[in-house]
Amino acid sequence: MRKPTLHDVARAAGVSYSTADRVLNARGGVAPKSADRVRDAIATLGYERDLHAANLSRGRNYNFRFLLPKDDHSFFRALRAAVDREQDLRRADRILISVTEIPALDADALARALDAEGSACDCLAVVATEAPRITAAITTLRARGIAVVTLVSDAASEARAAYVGIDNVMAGRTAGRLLRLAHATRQGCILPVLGSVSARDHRDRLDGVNAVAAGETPALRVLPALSVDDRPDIMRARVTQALADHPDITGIYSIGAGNRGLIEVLEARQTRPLVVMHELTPVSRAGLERGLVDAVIDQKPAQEVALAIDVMKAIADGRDWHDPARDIIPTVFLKDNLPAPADNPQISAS
Amino acid sequence: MRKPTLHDVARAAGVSYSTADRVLNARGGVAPKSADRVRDAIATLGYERDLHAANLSRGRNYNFRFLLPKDDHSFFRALRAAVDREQDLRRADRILISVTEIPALDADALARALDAEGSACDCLAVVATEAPRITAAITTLRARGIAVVTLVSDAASEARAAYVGIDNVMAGRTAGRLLRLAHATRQGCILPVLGSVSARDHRDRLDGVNAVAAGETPALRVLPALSVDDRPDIMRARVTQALADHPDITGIYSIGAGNRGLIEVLEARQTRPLVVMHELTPVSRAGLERGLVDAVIDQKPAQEVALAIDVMKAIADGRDWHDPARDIIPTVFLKDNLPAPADNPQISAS
DNA sequence: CACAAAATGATTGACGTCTGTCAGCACTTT
DNA sequence: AAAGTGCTGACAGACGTCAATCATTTTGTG
Repeated sequence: MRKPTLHDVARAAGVSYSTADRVLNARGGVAPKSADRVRDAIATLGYERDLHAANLSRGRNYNFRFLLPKDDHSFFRALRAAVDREQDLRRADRILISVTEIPALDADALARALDAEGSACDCLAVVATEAPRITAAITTLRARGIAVVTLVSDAASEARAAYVGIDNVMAGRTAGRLLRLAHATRQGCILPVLGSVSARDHRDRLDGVNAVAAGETPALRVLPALSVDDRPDIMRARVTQALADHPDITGIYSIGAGNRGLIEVLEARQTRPLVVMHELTPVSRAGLERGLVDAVIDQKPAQEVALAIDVMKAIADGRDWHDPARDIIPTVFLKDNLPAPADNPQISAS
Repeated sequence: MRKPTLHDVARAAGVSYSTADRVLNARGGVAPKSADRVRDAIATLGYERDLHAANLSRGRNYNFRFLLPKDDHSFFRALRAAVDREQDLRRADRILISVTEIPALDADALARALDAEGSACDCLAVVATEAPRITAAITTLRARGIAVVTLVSDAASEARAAYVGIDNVMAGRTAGRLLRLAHATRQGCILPVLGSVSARDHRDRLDGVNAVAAGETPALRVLPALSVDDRPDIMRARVTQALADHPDITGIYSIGAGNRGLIEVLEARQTRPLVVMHELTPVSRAGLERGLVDAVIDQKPAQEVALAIDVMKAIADGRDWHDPARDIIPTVFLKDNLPAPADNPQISAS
């Protein structure tokens, strides 16, 4: 009835505990036929090593490091907060999480940080980009036995062990679908607003919205994308200008940050186009609540961080893990399905 | 640097390990001033007992039981599958999960099952209803030291320890918001379809959709709800009839099950109203993919089960846990943000 | 058959905690 | 002074595994 122990395995295999241990931990010096008998016994008994006991014995800790962009955007603040929270929650599981901040949008700095990784950590989580330097640095780390998980933004997929983040084409398509839904019986004209032209994520989202909005019939007209550098002031100026130039705009898809500027434009108007933006932040949340924004597409950074840690632990334990992609889906927030505000504390046990 | 052990605490407090242990585990027989010194030492050192070592030593297992409705609906099958999956995943953490199937929609049977609970399990998860018998049974269990977590459907909130499930009014409001979004510039007429009139969940969803669709201006007209007993055949007949009676129907909100019948009606028509339904099942998924359904509101049963187990473990450990409500939000699935199909296997470690 | 090499068994002391027993001490109470 | 009470410390044996040592047996080779 009880879970079998390695002693049980040894007994079943007709060898000593030492031998079973040598096989289990691949210490070598075991005759092939003994090794087979041990492996058979493991299989027939359904033995699984007790990881907690093993870690206790080894005095093992899991050292995971997050390399996060040092940036003042709400999204990265939320990401950082999520990591900090997990830091506390996972300590009891011997998981020690450290955070290194990297200048945002600086592939060189990130590559340098990756190269500088000592052997102090078992697994890295990185907000990556597809720059070749970064791919190279990740490959080097893999060769040294340190797995790298990409978070939010992917690197070349050959190098990293897993990607925990949304599919940005999917996110863009979702925005397009919402805009299309809202144009059920009418023509429309969509203004996409990029944060930065160079970011892969933003281009993917733009491709996605184009595929759905313009690629299906009846077509919505999609204007050339504005680019606002993720800055509210530029957002305000450019969007104001665009709305003046194109009075027929019926929808705005804000792909990046700087939405505070967009909200300011919207609240100054009597009528407004449909508005879809990204990331549930205090600003976008208020926009939804006040009826200035129709939908927010969010990637649930807290859940991403939690899942990333789960994957990192599985990697460190040499276990299989299941593809994170299925659980990380662009989430649609409307005015009516907003989660409770984040500030509420713990509920104590009864 | 190392995490302090109880030995460290004892040394810091100037008492023996035994005394520190007596304080930590409240065994009594310790002078108040010694106890205080131990507690001080725990606080200043930031000692946290190593739960894994403790459980190893005690030979402790967590016995959790799920009381699930025995029903052939896709949703409950998905719920059951999620529990089965967690059963494997959590075994390594000494969490043993058992499932008892209860005849669906039978409050008496559920109450009897609750009353019959021995002391073999540490915590129960139940798909409950608000029937007084059930509340009473849960209260009795609580008195016996067995906490009950409600799943998917709540009981009276005084009795249970936590509820892991969506807010169904929120779900209905979300459906209403989607329908409203799709009626941006036009009048409309919404047909709500109930699974059963008596289910609290369904009434809540109806209230929600009414509040948003009819309660805001400009109003959508909401027809009296059909009721189809969660059965595809009845769904098909009643919806066909309703569409004939009301040619001006522009939206259908299917609140319960039986959506296979609805899909059949839809695919027989050239033009169709907007359609919002609940729960991502093979049927609703196919409906989205084929463009017959506009949106599916899902409660992510797998995530609910995982979260329920997390809460049960926290309860069993006497830890605090954070309110599950924030993480369990009605999720909007459109054609473009569907997760990968469920059948894919594990991805192996590299 | 001798002998080295290889394989195996036996044992030990961790890891951090739990649980139990036993003895000793300083006090009171008789 | 004897007996009792309350508190404390010391110790030991688990739990399942790791990691190391040392002794012993079994092999294979010439």
